[in-house]
Amino acid sequence: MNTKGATPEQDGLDTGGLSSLQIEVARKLMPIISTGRWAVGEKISDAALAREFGISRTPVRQVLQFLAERGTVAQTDNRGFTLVRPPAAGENVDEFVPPSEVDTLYRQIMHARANGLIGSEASETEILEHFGTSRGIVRRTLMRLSAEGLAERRDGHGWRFAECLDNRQAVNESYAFRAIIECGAVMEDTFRADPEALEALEREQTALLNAPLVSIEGSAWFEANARFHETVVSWSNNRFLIQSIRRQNSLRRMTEYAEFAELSEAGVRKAARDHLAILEAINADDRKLASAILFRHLSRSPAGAAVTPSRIED
Amino acid sequence: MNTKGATPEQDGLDTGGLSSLQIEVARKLMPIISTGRWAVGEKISDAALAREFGISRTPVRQVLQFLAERGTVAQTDNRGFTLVRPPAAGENVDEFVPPSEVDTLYRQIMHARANGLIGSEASETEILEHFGTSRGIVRRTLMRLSAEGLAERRDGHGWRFAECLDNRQAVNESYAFRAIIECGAVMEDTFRADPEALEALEREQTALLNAPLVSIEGSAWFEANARFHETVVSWSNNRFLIQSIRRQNSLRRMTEYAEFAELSEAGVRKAARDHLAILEAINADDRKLASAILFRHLSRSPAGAAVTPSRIED
DNA sequence: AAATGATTTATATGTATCCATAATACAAAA
DNA sequence: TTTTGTATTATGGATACATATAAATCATTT
Repeated sequence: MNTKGATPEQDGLDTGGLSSLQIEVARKLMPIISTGRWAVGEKISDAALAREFGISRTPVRQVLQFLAERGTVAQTDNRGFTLVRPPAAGENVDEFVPPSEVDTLYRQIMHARANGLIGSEASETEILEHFGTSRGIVRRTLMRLSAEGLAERRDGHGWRFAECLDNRQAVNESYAFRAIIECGAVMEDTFRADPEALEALEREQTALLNAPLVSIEGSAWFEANARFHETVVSWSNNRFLIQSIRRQNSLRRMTEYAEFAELSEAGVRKAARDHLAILEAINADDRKLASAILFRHLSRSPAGAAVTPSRIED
Repeated sequence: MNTKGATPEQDGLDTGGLSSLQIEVARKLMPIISTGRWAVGEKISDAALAREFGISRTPVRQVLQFLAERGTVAQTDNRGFTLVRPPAAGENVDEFVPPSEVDTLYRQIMHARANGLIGSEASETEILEHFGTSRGIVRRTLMRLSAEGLAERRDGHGWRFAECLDNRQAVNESYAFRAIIECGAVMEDTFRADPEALEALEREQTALLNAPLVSIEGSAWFEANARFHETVVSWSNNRFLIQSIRRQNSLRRMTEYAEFAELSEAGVRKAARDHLAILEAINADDRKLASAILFRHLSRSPAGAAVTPSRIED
């Protein structure tokens, strides 16, 4: 029934009979519905979605049929799908459409790595036994990690995981690298800021600046941060710069899985202010200033999502 | 007989019964022998080599036994291996130890891509049939390409290949990226040139400057070029900068497989002169100058291995 | 004691088959 | 003509077993 995942019964997760691609589609689609792209009663075109996701209509239609069963959309004969009831704002996506087994193992491995529960090298069987999953899942998860540069096959047997950003040296190098990439990106001749995206970033950072600290979730903060840097670099229109920043973000996301990333009031506010100043400079097309602020922003110790000094001093 | 490769008979290549790891070891070991690490008659420790390569003694011993059959080394009872006859300088490694099937397919795919024989998207089966190889080989080759960022799985079915550096846009971005990375590397606080490596580079580049053009093989030129840039960046002591340049080099190696990379007399000489000037500046610790020359070196159109204009104008 | 050689263990690949499902083509309706 | 629904094709994931071989262990020699 399931091509890519094991059968739902194996681990107790009810995937609702959705394949992993379908799960992916569902989890991409739900937020789009929540955002209100379609009014209630409006038609949802499967073909358009398929085109948007770069896949065929088949999996899209299957997901829409799944949502039809749950009452979110309705399918009328020869008239396609229409929106019935957008998901409630607080509705938990994970419960509605559980993450795929690969997703789950991916998070588990990152978490274990970041907390030193598994070493820098491991065999497939080791992982398989440690997390109690199937060989195929392990294989595909490792392939994904490897595609993101977080793991690589060793000669002979086993896998080697990327170093975590878990020591001062690596963190310093990461910041130095990002400073070079991002300042370089801003100063590129081909740099063109997208006004809409810029405004969206400004809104997001302003919100972070003003929101009470307790209401800011660590992961939301991290993602906003990552989005800021990735978006700014994306304006350079240089695929290699963008790729580099993505890679850095995924490395940093791994560190994020370690519980010790604590938000500090001062750090968060300072970072948000920096970000807004950078955006302002970009908006005024003062790229030298933008680059200078960026450089200072990245030259100092991890802003906001600071790594606990005790863990980093080694 | 062969774990990782298909049987030798399938493609006519005589792998001599070596597994792919063994092939890899053999191809790494031969140059070391040629370099003269061991004198004739000297003992070659399998354990030491295994440690050096990060694998177990088993595959190393198998390669040494293979070399014993060919008369390069000798195995004496309870006394291990000794060097008998270093391979002749002109001896072709590819003939002695043929590249693994993954290597071969890797090159074939790159070549086909660079020449537009296969499109930017392809299914495994398509590749499998096109090159007449087995599914496993295709799989592992694609995984390798994907680890290097040259291909990625599409959602649904099939693979998407990274754009080759076969259009003006991508080439420009690559050069801009390298300029940022390399200039940034040279200006880093942690930059420390290794005198020995510097001298080796100087020797190599001087040789390229003076050798008659006809005697310079394209791939040798490319590798020397790649080595120069990678070594200089490695002095930054920043793992991420180094990783980026490695990635660029492997991407550029792909373009290299296109037949249209022609050496031009002026280009080769100019590049070698630039390289020497950069090394000189680094040696004098004038990093600003080094960075400036590097920037100019990378700002111009592809030096040396120039892409034919007719192919790039699109 | 250290290195070598042989043996055992365990890891992961090769191969083949099966089949879910993604892609595609086609028919029907709007 | 475009969109929707259905049928067909075929890709590639899952699985299992056999096997090669890398790693680990142990015995032997120097």
